[in-house]
Amino acid sequence: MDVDVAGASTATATATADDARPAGTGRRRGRPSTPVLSQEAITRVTLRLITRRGYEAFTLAALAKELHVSVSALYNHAASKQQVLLWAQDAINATIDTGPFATLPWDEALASWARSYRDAYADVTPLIPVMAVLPVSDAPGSLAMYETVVAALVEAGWSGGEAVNAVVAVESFVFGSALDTAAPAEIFDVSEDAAPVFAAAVADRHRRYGRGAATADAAFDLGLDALLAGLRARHGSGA
Amino acid sequence: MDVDVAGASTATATATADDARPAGTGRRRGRPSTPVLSQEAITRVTLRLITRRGYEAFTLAALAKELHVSVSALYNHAASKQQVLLWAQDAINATIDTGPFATLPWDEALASWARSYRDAYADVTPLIPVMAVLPVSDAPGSLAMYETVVAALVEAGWSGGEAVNAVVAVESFVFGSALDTAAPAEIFDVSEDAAPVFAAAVADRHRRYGRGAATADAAFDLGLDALLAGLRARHGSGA
DNA sequence: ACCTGAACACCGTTCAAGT
DNA sequence: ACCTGAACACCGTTCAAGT
Repeated sequence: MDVDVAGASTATATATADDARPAGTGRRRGRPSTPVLSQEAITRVTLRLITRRGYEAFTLAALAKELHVSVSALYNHAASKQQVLLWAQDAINATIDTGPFATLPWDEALASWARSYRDAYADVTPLIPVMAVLPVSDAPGSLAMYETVVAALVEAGWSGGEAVNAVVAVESFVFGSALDTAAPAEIFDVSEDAAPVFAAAVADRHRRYGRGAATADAAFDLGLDALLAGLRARHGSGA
Repeated sequence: MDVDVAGASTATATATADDARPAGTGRRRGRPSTPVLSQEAITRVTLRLITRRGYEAFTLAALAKELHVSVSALYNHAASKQQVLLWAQDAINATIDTGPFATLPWDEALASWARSYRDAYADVTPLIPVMAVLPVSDAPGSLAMYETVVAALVEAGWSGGEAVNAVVAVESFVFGSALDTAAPAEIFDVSEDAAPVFAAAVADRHRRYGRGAATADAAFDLGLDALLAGLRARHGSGA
């Protein structure tokens, strides 16, 4: 599936080009000759809305408006708002790159996968608690991803059980790090009086690593390197 | 502050013992001679409700009912539902144990802190996305925690900037792992046809580590050990 | 089968009125 | 100052009616 969250590759001059009902087509009563909605159209617009305006602003009313359709029309395709979010999850998971597992040593592939994973979720952080708890059997795209990743670890000599644990551990770090990218830049702006050592450390951090997204990246890099160094110490380098 | 999420230490025969308005006291009109509500009472009941019934069931109507008060009475104390949740966060953070930083080497203390942190949040996973993004300056309890942790790392020779990055990295892993504890036990129940290697690995995982919470613990242990091994490799053992 | 618009129960928030 | 109850705008979901 082509996810195209930002609509970049299909971007046109008019916003309505991506919408379900062609611009200028007035609403009619009764069943249309050709369906206006589809899972694909709903999912595409869902990702666009969440990415651009955030999760709080994502209501079925907003979704229906963007699709030029009534709210109740959505229920002919999706059973609930939750289902719409699950479709969004599967589409996002489909964008995570597992290609490196075919060519790189397991540790480098795992690091590459973790970065791709975090990037995919950083735009849709409010979905993380929904997705972290979702049974993967309901999400075909996710299932294929796990198969690829675990197979590479098992091939490299990991036991199945420990391979799954390693994947869960990396995933936990990825989810938490994606949440961190959503934190405001001033999250650690504290007065020197209240916490002098911490305030000085935060100032030093900004000197070394910059501000905003750059600091979140630095923490992610440090954590990922440490995590993989620890996993390598257990199972040897993948090279 | 005594948080007492489950109400265990003050548990009595009647549920109303913890509530704001004494049992049997009927509602009167106008201002009461002594205030019925307080930030403390609201926070205590909030934590109890979220822990017992989950975040979805936590509405101001449910909170007010448990406090034997009208919904609008809450607005004399809290500016919004969001503020009630922030109070809950600070109370939770106050239960995280930073004591080990005073006596143990930095790596062991960090591991102990991470475990305490994860346990504190595992019961209130739906708050994690709220809290991961919350400026710490608004939460005095959290601020004291960061001061203690960062001071211990700096004392051990870390630069301030890298100490903060390490804390953020561990925190990210903790948040993600706390989310994982909320996942249903069958989250990885997949058919052998769809993903044979993965299905076998999941079965092996259950043989080795058990089911449900035990598997989440095993993944957390593996990840935390690896993360700390990696951090130690950078900065030497704390012993 | 697939759309519309009205209806429903519920949500967070505001506010005048009471003491 | 701190409570109550009515009112408001909004939310997700259901359903009869239309083609």
